[in-house]
Amino acid sequence: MSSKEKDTRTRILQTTWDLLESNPGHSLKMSEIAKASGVSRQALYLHFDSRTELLIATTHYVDDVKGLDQRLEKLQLAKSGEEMLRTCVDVWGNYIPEIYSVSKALMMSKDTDEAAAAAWTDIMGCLRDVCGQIIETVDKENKLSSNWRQAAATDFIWIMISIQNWEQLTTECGWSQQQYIANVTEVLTATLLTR
Amino acid sequence: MSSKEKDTRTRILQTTWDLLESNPGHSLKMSEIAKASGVSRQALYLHFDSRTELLIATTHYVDDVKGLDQRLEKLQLAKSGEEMLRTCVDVWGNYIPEIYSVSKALMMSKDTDEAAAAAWTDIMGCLRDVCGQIIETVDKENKLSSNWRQAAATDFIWIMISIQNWEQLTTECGWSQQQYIANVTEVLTATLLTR
DNA sequence: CCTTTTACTTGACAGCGTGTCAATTGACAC
DNA sequence: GTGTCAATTGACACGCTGTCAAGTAAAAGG
Repeated sequence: MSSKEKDTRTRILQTTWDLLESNPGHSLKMSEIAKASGVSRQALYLHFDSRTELLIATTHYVDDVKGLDQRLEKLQLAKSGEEMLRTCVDVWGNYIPEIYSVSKALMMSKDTDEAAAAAWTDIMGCLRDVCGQIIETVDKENKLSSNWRQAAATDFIWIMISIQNWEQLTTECGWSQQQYIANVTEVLTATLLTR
Repeated sequence: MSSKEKDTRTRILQTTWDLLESNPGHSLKMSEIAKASGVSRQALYLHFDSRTELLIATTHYVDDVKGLDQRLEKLQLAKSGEEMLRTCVDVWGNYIPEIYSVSKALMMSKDTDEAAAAAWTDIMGCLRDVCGQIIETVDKENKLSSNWRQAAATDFIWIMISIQNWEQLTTECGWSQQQYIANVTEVLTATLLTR
């Protein structure tokens, strides 16, 4: 069976995750991952084509374990566009710190690695779709501020809840998680919704 | 005299700038800069300690040539906090595309290079001071929305006009420069100012 | 005019990280 | 017992940064 193979692969993914978590923003080397996984450096290439592939796989592994899709289902229960928006900021905004270290690794690679860039665009595209859905709902209720078109409003939410902005606001500006959620929610509702 | 020295140094800076401009986001190698400058790769190290130092020097060179300080003086002429805010978005927002390629190079280095990170923090710190000054003026006029404290409002302007957000909005969301300026101004005034 | 200094060149090399290759081992399956 | 498969070991190429030593050519200065 390939259960042994699966085991090793999963162990590598989990180890990679652990290492990223324990040292976020550090550019993790293949040799470190190998050592911590109890496997030779070369063996990593038996499971993953490249460092980038491993990072992408780790990202998906984390999303799987954390159950992002499941969390986002909450949005469908919302009874209004505004509630959807608030829920989105809450769910996603509180999800970010849980995945930050792994996402950061991918972010750091995307500037120099095309595959990483593609994966990143793909993941962020999903989030953008969620934003679009919210704005559509808001617009259907005629609650979208007259200053905004759907597309631009979607972009604006997307930007506001981007991981980069979360990073800057929490680490460089020192915002607490509560402040972050509260302020971002405030900005988005005050700007996009009619009152 | 060291006029020859200055010449070469400046030529390298100008060449680096040109190369970054002609291929933004590309991780420029020392060998490419040397070749384009008509100088040996090793000679670069006679003028700059490291690749990062060269990038930092190029950034300052560009700021000097473009005269950012001069442009920001316009803010002092503003007759109200709101006007200051609008002028700031206009001046800085239209400055970004002119320096983007060089800034991008530094941004790309700051994740792995401590010196680059420090330089970046320093530069962005100056911008943050400008934001703080604006908010202070707004607050003095009692025009700061009751939802916001000075510090958080400063952070919010700072984030909104960050180069990363400009990059994402214009390249990934396809906003034109006009749209960018208009929307960012709208967001900031609608959110932070009392009406 | 000769000497010294200065800017720069050439070529070689170390270090580090990624990715590749060939030969080998050890276990489990049939 | 033979074949298959995961993994190991050791070696190596490549690309990029940064360093070192020796040499050159031209300007500066007595």
